[in-house]
Amino acid sequence: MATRARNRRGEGARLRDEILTAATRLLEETGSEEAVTLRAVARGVGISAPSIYAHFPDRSAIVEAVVDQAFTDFTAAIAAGVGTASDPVERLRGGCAAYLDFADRHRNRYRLLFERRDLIPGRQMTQVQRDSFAILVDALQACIDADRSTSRDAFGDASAMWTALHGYAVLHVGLPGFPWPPEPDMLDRIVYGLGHISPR
Amino acid sequence: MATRARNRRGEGARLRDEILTAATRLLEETGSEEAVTLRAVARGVGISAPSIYAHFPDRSAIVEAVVDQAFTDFTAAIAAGVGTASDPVERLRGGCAAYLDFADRHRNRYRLLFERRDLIPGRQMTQVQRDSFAILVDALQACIDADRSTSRDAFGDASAMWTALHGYAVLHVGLPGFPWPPEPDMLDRIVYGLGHISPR
DNA sequence: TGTACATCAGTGAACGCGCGTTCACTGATGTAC
DNA sequence: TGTACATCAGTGAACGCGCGTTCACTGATGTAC
Repeated sequence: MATRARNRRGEGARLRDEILTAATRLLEETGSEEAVTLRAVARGVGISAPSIYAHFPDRSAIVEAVVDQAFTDFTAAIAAGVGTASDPVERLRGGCAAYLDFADRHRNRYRLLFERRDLIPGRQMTQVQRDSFAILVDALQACIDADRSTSRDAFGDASAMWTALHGYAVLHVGLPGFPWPPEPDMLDRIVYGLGHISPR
Repeated sequence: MATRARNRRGEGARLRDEILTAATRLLEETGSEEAVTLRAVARGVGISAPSIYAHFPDRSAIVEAVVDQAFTDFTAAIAAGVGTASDPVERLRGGCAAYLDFADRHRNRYRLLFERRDLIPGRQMTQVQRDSFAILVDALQACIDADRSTSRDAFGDASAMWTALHGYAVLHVGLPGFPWPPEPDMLDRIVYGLGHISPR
């Protein structure tokens, strides 16, 4: 293998980023956590496999780091979607739209967040999962406070919205052949219907 | 390896069933399609790995057969849940309850149905996916016909119900640590809310 | 009823592969004197 | 300024493993005569 230009002294950490980038791309392209092998990542970066051990203790640590990054990105995207509009309904809808948009544009990274098998055996939500959900609850609560929602249970209704968003995100991406209604339709059903938004 | 009692002449097909059973159990227990290796299946049955080739052309054919069986079971469960009650709302609710129940009791088989990676690249719904969805649409249409639902779009609203059911099923199973509302609550939100069921 | 033989359900050894991880190493970069 | 040396980013060969698949085979079961 042609030796790549080596990082200079003190810049070894740069390789860490390159490894993470390659791992993320691998995951985004294959959609398979299993595809993120040490050797595949190393090939992606253009280094030899053992070089990775200077930056990650083992294979699973790479995947873990990718997941962490994905969650940070996801939460940031939703927060950005909520935005700063004065209309609380607009903020709620913006957050939900951003949710669906992230899932659509980073489909495999999104699936990684909520469909990891490791999550299955009774694990608690991660902090960042809680964070992104809290944004949704707060946005709905703001609607209630502004008399724009008749919901009497912000947490419960936000849970319903969340599960609907998740289901739609996953199925919409996974089954493009299904005759889905045109785009904002499902979003509106979820936001207005499950959020109990009252007409102006 | 101790040789197992061999099937008699003409009963070779029995081994096919044993292979499928072992593969299904493997999948249900690990939740990972990748865990269904030829050799693991063979170990599960108690035969040597090459014996499988008499019944399946290759590894992927085993997984394919498991998926087919899972879909048949799933559709049958929903049909049974819809039942034969005279009240159309009861039938709709029964179908949705059966959906969630199947996902809960056969969590990994359920995930296999809708989360297979192979499904992702633009694939159409399978016939059996269509079948199970049609049951839901019909049940909602029956509610509309009986003036029990104000829905003006059985297909669209059934789609919304379906995505919500899926989202809840997956997240409920995957995140048992989340403070989900007590049991029939979410089901009712989905059925009555998204199905636009009118109070009696 | 006895016996030679075809059938067929299954075996065991072997192959090449990609994997995670270990090990001893190399050679450019920077530093102390 | 020159030179010896420490540091450290990264390499290449090797390990043992489980995998899918192939191959030539075995030996009990059933059948033809």
